[in-house]
Amino acid sequence: MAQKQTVQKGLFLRKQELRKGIELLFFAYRDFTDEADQMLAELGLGRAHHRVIYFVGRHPHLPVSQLLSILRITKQSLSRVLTHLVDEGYILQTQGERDKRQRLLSLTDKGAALEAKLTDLQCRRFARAYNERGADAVDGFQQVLTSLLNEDVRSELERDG
Amino acid sequence: MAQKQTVQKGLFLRKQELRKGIELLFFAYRDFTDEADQMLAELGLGRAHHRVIYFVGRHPHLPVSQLLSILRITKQSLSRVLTHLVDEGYILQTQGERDKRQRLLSLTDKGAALEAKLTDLQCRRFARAYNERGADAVDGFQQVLTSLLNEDVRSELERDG
DNA sequence: ATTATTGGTCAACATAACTGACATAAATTG
DNA sequence: CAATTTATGTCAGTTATGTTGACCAATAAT
Repeated sequence: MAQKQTVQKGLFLRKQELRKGIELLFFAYRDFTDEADQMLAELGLGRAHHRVIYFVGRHPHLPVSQLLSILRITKQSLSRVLTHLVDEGYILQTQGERDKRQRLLSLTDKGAALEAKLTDLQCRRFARAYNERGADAVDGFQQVLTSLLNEDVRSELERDG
Repeated sequence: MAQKQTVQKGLFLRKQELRKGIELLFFAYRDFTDEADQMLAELGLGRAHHRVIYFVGRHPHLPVSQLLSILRITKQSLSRVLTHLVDEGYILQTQGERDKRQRLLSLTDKGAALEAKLTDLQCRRFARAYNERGADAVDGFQQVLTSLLNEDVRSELERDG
């Protein structure tokens, strides 16, 4: 009986601990995205545009199909955002050399400037957090986030670096 | 010159490290929310409903105003979701005792059952990650997420537990 | 030559957010 | 007590971002 109580209390505490993780992730993500969202809003852009700009900046000459699989949205949904970004001169499309069907995406200078501004903003928040907590905490942070990923995503990420 | 190169390389590596954090957070959040989203979709509910159910479950007798400040959305936006949840019997509204203007929110049995099902799903993902990486990593994970929060949110959270 | 892949387009729809204006009841304050 | 503030709700219209489904064109692969 005493044993059972201990176990139940243990389970209760564990549940609280897990809920704490859920909530921290929710609030951290909300605050993390908020600053950039405001900056984007001033330019008439949204978070969807940001994601495109970010990943194209990260992977120059990214084919559309790969961007779609990163973002996990439909091409119709990407289309609206991408067309707008091309029209506004943030993104450049070039024909693939090996495969001429591909449209490879890159940032223009204007796009790169915006990407840098947005990423710097978000990096500053991370830098502050990393500095506050130190290398071991950062390591744990990255490890746990990696373990939260779907298995297939994790192996992809580990493969690419 | 050699010194400057080292510094620049250091800054470059640091930037890569920070970008890694940004991306891990993005992918982890995406995968984390995905399972629950699918379960909700089968019931004709969305992520917005989930957030309401989660926080009402976490804080029984929560007044609408507090829920609004947690979710950071407008009352018009909450209204649609909340009305639906009340109509479908997931959430109960009772009049506040001290302040009769307040409508205090609680889960019905049906709501509590759904909340448990969804939270269990997400807790299992966290439990897997926590077990894989161990207590020190979990500690670092929580520390860094806490430091990613806006200052005011952080002090609020530390006050409430 | 046929089939598969890559990408795009048109149309309709759903969800979840937003703004602005206004209403009601209860609490608080001068 | 009168005036104001607070907590909540509602009506109406808009925007951002996703979805399905159908279809087309160019190119690559078998």
